[in-house]
Amino acid sequence: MAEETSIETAEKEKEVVSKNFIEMIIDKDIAEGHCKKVVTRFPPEPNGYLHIGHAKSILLNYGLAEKYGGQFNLRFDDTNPTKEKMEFVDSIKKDVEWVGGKFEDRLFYASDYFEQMYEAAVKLIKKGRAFVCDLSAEQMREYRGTLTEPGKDSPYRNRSIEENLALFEEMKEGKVEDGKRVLRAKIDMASPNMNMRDPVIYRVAHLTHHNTGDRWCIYPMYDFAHPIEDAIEGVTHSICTLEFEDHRPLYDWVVRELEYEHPPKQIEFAKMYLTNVITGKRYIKKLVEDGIVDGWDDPRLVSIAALRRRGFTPESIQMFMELCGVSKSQSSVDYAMLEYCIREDLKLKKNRIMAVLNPVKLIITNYPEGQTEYLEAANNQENEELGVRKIPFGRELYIEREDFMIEPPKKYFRLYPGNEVRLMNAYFVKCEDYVTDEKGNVTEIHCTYDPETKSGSGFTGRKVKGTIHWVNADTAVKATVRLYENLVDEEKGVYNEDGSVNLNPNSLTVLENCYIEPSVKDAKAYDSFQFLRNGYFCVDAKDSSTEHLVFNRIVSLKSSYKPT
RNA sequence: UGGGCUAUCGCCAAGCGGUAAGGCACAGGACUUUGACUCCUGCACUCGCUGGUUCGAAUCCAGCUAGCCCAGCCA
Repeated sequence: MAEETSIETAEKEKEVVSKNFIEMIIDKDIAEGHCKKVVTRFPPEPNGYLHIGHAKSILLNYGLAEKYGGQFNLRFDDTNPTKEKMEFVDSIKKDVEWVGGKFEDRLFYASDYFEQMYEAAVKLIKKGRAFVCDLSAEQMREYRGTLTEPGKDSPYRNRSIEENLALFEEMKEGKVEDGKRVLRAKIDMASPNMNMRDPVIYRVAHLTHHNTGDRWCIYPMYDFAHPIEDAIEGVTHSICTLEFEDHRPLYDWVVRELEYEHPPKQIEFAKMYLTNVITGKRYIKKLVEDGIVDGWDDPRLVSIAALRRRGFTPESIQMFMELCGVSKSQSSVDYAMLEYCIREDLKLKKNRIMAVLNPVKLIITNYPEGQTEYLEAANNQENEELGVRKIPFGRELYIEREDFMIEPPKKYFRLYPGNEVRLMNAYFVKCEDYVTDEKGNVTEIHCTYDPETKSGSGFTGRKVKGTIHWVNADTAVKATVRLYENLVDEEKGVYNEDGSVNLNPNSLTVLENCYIEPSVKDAKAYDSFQFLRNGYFCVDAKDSSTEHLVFNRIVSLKSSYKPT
């Protein structure tokens, strides 16, 4: 007894999930007294739809706040009105919430801090750490130098503080044309880090902002704005992706020069890539425009809206991110791992119902004509809590075409002439005959059933090797089912040499003639089921109606049966 | 060839000087009212390479190699 307990304890200890590198940093910061309460944030620019890569950032930031009893903010990084739209603000809010980033009432806009950013800029000018520069964009590029050669100082670098203040004021007052002048931080034109070569921190843009309207005509640049946003919100750990590593010295510079009492800290992690999927905005835009996909939420895409429409659950995405882990090495996760997560999540949660996707008629010749009986079926054999339902059974049924063969290969144990199988939740049925059309296609299968073999009756007289699903012909619900394959041709890789996408011509198969058991009649958008051997399916939120259901296949089941 | 970062199984990923966790994928087998699920079993004498330090190195040091990022008034 005591031994068992110690073994169990040992196993439990072994199962403790190790901390990722960000948690190690946070632990250290807490231990050293640098932070009392962990505050994180997800800071999207409202310039497009969120995809699964963003989900990682959302769940990472949210998870950290959750784990440390801190707080998680959603903040729109809307400092560039040329690219941003209100439409995206709404979709992003919805997606962040759906995927599990609980920001509650902490929804912020960087644009709400414009006044403070302006004051911060004035402070830098007063400290002699920023100057107004009249160089054109092209000139500035020349002065910046290259990756291997240092840049040279702008001729405007040594303007007096008074002149800079006056000039910056003119920019703010709208007296400066777009592109004519900018405010720059005075750092080091010879720095090997390009970001430190007197970066632009404010530019002029006479544009209407979706949040601040026409109140401002100067807008802060990301590198200047972001640390301020973080500091204002009390963000302790500002988590971003690897490409911002070179920006960290500038982030720290801003925070230091502005003398914040509790400086936020930037930490970078590797973006998540999935194998064989398209995430590039311009590629997706083209696919939408060309009508190859039916919008940004086409179920074959990996935008959050698409995953939702396909039938993925927030829980499955959370599990996926948990499984992927967090690191600094650039990686591309196998799509099979995402599929595993959704199967795993749906397995015990969803009803297993009978649906015939590619029907062929089966007639039970010794079953009374016109009779219908109701058989009991478990909704999910592995989860009793899901209860039972009644399924109508009759003389004429539909079964899956692939579940019958005239000449079966070896090890095929479904239906063929002379063979007996179990109809799931019903009776044993033996194939006596079949009818074909002039082309040799099977049109009808004739069977006899054995009343003694009724499901649940405890019959043990003989066994059958195969069990197949079926749907009663009279009461079946007709539906359309969409089967998805990868949008891109995996063999050839995602992109062609000319930059176009390598599409898989078979990425979508539409089956118009499917028969599904009547228990789906009340199904609503996003309801999902397991169609037994066929996989998991979700009621499409766009194309389904009360008259006609359309199902999207979320994921298929793995099969160890390989026909030879 | 300036700077920054990364390198552990087909794919993720632990490991932080004491003799290579785990998951996905894959392959066998058992079980089965669906060939699913579940359950077993197998799957890195080796950690990008080469040297060095050490009783002992994936872990420390040096050199090399490969990949990613940076020259927007984008984020």
